Amino acid sequence: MSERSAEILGAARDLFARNGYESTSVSDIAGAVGVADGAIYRHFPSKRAVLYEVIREFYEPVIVMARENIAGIGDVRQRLRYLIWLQVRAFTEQPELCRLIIAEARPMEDYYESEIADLNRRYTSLLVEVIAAGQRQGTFRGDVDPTMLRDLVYGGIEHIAWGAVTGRSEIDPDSIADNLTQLICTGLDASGTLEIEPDLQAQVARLEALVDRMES
Amino acid sequence: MSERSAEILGAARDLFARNGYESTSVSDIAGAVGVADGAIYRHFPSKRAVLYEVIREFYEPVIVMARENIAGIGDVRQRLRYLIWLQVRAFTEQPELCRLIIAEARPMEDYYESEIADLNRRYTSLLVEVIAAGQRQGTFRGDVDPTMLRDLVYGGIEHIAWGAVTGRSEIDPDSIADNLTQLICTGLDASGTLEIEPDLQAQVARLEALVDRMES
Amino acid sequence: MSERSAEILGAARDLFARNGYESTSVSDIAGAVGVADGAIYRHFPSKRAVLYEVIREFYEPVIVMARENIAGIGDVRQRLRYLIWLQVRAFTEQPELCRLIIAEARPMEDYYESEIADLNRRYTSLLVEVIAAGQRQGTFRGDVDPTMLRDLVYGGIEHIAWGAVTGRSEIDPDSIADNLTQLICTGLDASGTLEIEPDLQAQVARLEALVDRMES
Amino acid sequence: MSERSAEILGAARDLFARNGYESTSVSDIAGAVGVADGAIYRHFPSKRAVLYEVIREFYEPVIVMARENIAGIGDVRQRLRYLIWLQVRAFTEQPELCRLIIAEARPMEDYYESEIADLNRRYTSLLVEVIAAGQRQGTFRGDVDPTMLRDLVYGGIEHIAWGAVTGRSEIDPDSIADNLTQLICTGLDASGTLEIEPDLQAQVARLEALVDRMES
DNA sequence: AATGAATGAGTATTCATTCAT
DNA sequence: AATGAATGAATACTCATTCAT
Repeated sequence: MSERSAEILGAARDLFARNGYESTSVSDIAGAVGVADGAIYRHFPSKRAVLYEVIREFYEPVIVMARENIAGIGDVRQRLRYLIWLQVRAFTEQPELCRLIIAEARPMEDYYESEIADLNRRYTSLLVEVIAAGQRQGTFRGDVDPTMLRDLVYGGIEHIAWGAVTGRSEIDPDSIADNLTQLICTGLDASGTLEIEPDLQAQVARLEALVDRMES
Repeated sequence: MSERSAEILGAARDLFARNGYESTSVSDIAGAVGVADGAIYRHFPSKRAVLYEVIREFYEPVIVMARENIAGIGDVRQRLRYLIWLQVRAFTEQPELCRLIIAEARPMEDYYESEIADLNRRYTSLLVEVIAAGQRQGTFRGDVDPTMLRDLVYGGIEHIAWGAVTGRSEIDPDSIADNLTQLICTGLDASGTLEIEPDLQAQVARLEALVDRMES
Repeated sequence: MSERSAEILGAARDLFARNGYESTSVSDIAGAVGVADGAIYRHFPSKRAVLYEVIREFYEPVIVMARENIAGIGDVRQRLRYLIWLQVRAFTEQPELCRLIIAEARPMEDYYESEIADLNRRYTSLLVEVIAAGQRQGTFRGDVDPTMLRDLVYGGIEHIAWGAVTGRSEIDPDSIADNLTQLICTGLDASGTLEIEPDLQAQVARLEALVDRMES
Repeated sequence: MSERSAEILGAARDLFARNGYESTSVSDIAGAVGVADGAIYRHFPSKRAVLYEVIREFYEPVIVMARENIAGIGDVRQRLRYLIWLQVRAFTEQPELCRLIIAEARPMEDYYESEIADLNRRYTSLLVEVIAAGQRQGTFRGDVDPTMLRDLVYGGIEHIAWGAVTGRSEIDPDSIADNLTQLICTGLDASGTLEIEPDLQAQVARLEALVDRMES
């Protein structure tokens, strides 16, 4: 990548983040860099390509970092929490870019055929792999579809964090990650183990007391 | 609402669903109804208002119906499942309108100040209420934030069902609703019940041995 | 056709004739009429359509007139001369429009699928019919392909008159029509009838004079 | 001409022929040759100059060849037929280059001041010379303007062959050349020789009767 | 001879909304 | 209620040509 290409991407990222894709003209970008309009097209084939490259530049290091960091975390539940935390933090640290991706890039007609959709698939597949690994080692239930869980987590985070993206609320990635991981792992039910066991345990306890008395 | 207004909304809904909001011109709508362009503005202040009204017409009966049906369901877990099922079914039955709302209406600048966002809040608050009720009666864990769960569920469903909306896959509302409700309620962990049981089983084994001895 | 449409066509015709199609912008036309740019598109779907309509307006009355006038001419050779004269006169009276058609409209990609090409076919087919009629009545040789003759005549006139169109020379329609009709009808050869006959006639005349003297 | 110049012309000819002048960029030509864009301008002052040189390369050998071949044909009518055949064959053998010249080069503003127009004049003047020679030797009528005949022939061939150039029909140069030469030479009239002869024959008959009487 | 980055002018078209009738 | 003609702003992209290296 030439230095000029990097300049263009930097200017475009700032303008797209501040004003949105539609509201940013190619002339705006060229003007911010200090070159003629046509120069943009020596580096990128279209305005759309500039957008996609801006997003790619944002995505790729995250994927690399996530992959590396996951490898350094032994516990699958901690790996899951890390991926959740990473995504929530993206929304708090780069709300404008997240908004750009979700509200402008994703609704585009050719998005699902684009390189960006592919990046997203690669990124979210990290979580699928973590779940599958957890299932293989018996930590996670085997009857859960990992891709459904992936959609649940990333779709859920999107909604949970959206208030922060649109500036209507503030969120704390650590707290969100803790709560969400807990919820995902142990579920909503107060019953289950805890609900049924008390009864069982109570009965068993009563029987044991009886046994003790009789045996004594 | 006048008959003419209803005609306009019907035509607009069909055109928006088929071609999208941006690709549908006011002239298209007027032409489909058989009136002059200007006539639209006798009934609605703007094209945007027509869109919002189309969405309102779609939303409102769903809210009413959901509220009524929930009242008829006693079990909170079944209520939760119903709301999940209802939302998934919306995506399978009206994918175009769902796409319109998510990909076109929601990214609009004034969406969060609109009547539609309010409708959405009323709709999703049904789930918040169900969760809170479950917590009050002890069925659901009290340490889960109901609004976080609402975002998790609706954001998750959106991602899970998006392939169906964009025509890239097919989904079954019942199956999705079962799996998702189960996952939400009991969580991902294989631990819990199974982890505790070994002790219980040992105790039960002791009791059985005693019973055998007494019966002998 | 509305009055406004006629105004637009008039302005477009003048501008196209003076400056050419490419050098005339839609804004130029709108400005000449005194309306906003967008108003043009209420009357014509595209700039190209305006061009074609300008040409159609020029062509159609000529076809009608030619058809009527031919019906009033009994002699097929005179009919042929009339069509030649008409075409040459078009080049002298409307050189700019002829230039527009030949140098700008005809090289366009979609010309041969356009209504204009069809008009041209209808126009030139008048000459084909005249030739065929002349052949049926024995005035014209039957072994000449009427469509080849049509191409010869109209292609020839185009080249003959082109100097006048580009302002490099002046031509007289009557003189051109006479000479060309004569050439087309009797051909280039001095041989054949005209070449041999003078000699024959001279010999015959000498012999007749001798006969007269002897018989007297 | 340097080897590089020849390469550039070769690539340009192919691209112009295949895609047209406007649709071929200087970059396309440079890319086909394998040099940088700017290199083109070391060899030619402008894109237009490249076009004109491509056409010149096409024209000049034809002129030389035509001039030589004509010299080897004794009969002026055969010379005329040869020039007609040569031109028709150009349209069938090199339709793309003919299209380039007629539909792209000729409508250009500076065409008539260009070297190409001059080449064309030199080329078509061969026919003028043939006609004039035929007139001097009494084979062709002296009252025909040779330049008018030149325009008639070349304009006519252009229209006759245009269907083949645009790929809408096929033509045979020999057949066209025969028919067109015949038409040009003997004209359209069925009259001529046959019309005048009846009188002559009557006169001859009288003379023959006299001779008979005198011989008797 | 060659490079190749930079220039910068130029334009057809759409469409929500208004307003005089 | 309805008409429908008019508005007018707003913008991505191409490419022949130049010139510093």
